[in-house]
Amino acid sequence: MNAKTEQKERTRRDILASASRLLRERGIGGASVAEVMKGAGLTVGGFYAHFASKDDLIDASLRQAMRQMWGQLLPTVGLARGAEAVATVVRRYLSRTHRDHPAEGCPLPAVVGDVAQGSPIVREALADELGRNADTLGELLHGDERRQHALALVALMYGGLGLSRALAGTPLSDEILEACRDFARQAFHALDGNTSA
Amino acid sequence: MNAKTEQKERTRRDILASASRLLRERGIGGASVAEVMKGAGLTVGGFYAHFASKDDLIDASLRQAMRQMWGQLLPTVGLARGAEAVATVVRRYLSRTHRDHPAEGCPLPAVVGDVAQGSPIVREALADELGRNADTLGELLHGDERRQHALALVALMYGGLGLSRALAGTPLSDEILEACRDFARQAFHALDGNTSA
DNA sequence: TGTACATCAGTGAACGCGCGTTCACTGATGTAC
DNA sequence: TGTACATCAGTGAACGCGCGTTCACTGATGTAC
Repeated sequence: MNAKTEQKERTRRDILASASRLLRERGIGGASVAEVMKGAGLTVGGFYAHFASKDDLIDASLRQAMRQMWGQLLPTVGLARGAEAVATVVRRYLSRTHRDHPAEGCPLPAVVGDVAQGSPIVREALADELGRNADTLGELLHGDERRQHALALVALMYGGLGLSRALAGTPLSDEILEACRDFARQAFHALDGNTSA
Repeated sequence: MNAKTEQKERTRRDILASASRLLRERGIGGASVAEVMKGAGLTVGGFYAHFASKDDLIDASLRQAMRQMWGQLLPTVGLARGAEAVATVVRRYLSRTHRDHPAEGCPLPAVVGDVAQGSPIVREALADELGRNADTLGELLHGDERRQHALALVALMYGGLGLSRALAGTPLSDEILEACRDFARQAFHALDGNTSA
């Protein structure tokens, strides 16, 4: 049973990787089961040997994409804390590169709108991952309200990236990215002065 | 031709009103032509006597919903400016009431994700309305960077409301609303001190 | 004012399409003796 | 080691469904004389 099981696990990983890309590129609706399987070099029918339903796939691939993204992003601040850490995070998250390459980036812009309508399973997946990331991000900040500030920063970054993607091709797209970056820097700079050493 | 034309205009308004509600409640994908017509007390087939395509309908109803929402919201600040104006706007936009009643609120959370994938016509409609609103909101702020700060504030508000809707039912939903409200107040309070009289 | 014809908003069935899911099948891998 | 059988990942066609759009139709309103 060994080679067979290993092969199956490898295939599951391929399907998840394909779903993770498509999910971020086209959202929950746009990542159809047939397209996801095609991206993994397989055909539709085999899907249900690996996942119970599309919801199950979205649950798993959203969790994976969130961990991948934030797990890569947050360590880039190094030893910096407070406004300095925010400046680093924001420079990467609210970049033209991130806007133009959704498939390797944050799943939030592609997914949040659909989740508001969608299944409780996916909603809970999002809540789990978002809560975890807010805590980790909060640890990089100063003051008593670190977690609240982290949540607001996530909202600002997600909002800015989402809008700049929706407006891609118009002058507003770049303008919003820059405005959000500057605002985050200025705000956290000012907040650092008030709340910590 | 008089009574006939008037009746047609009235019907068009009914369709737009129905679309405007459904668009904000369920997004572009969720506002199907059949459902929109049903909401106006009509049947599917009659739709194309009023609009050239679904894109045409979304274009018109998104513009209407944006103007309605922001045209109502911004005047509520009265004569207040700067941080005080921001506090008022934010109290209304990032409220539980607004989160729980999407049909009468801001179309951004329901629409932005779809627009990133969707047609250029709708993209341009969004850019137009968003640009206009950023200017109007900017007039309520202080300092040289009013327009940039207005854009960032829109991103923060849209992002916060969108996330809190996607997380509705979980504790994070209320937490995010409050965190974004407080952050906006604190940030603009600090910014006012730096940039204006 | 009355009658015959034209217009066109709105109906309801049908179209082709892509979706998530099901299912009979196949063939390579694993087990039993 | 060799042979017969069991398992099950993956195939590809089919399902029912909702979508945007089309179309033949109907009946009330508007125009011409």
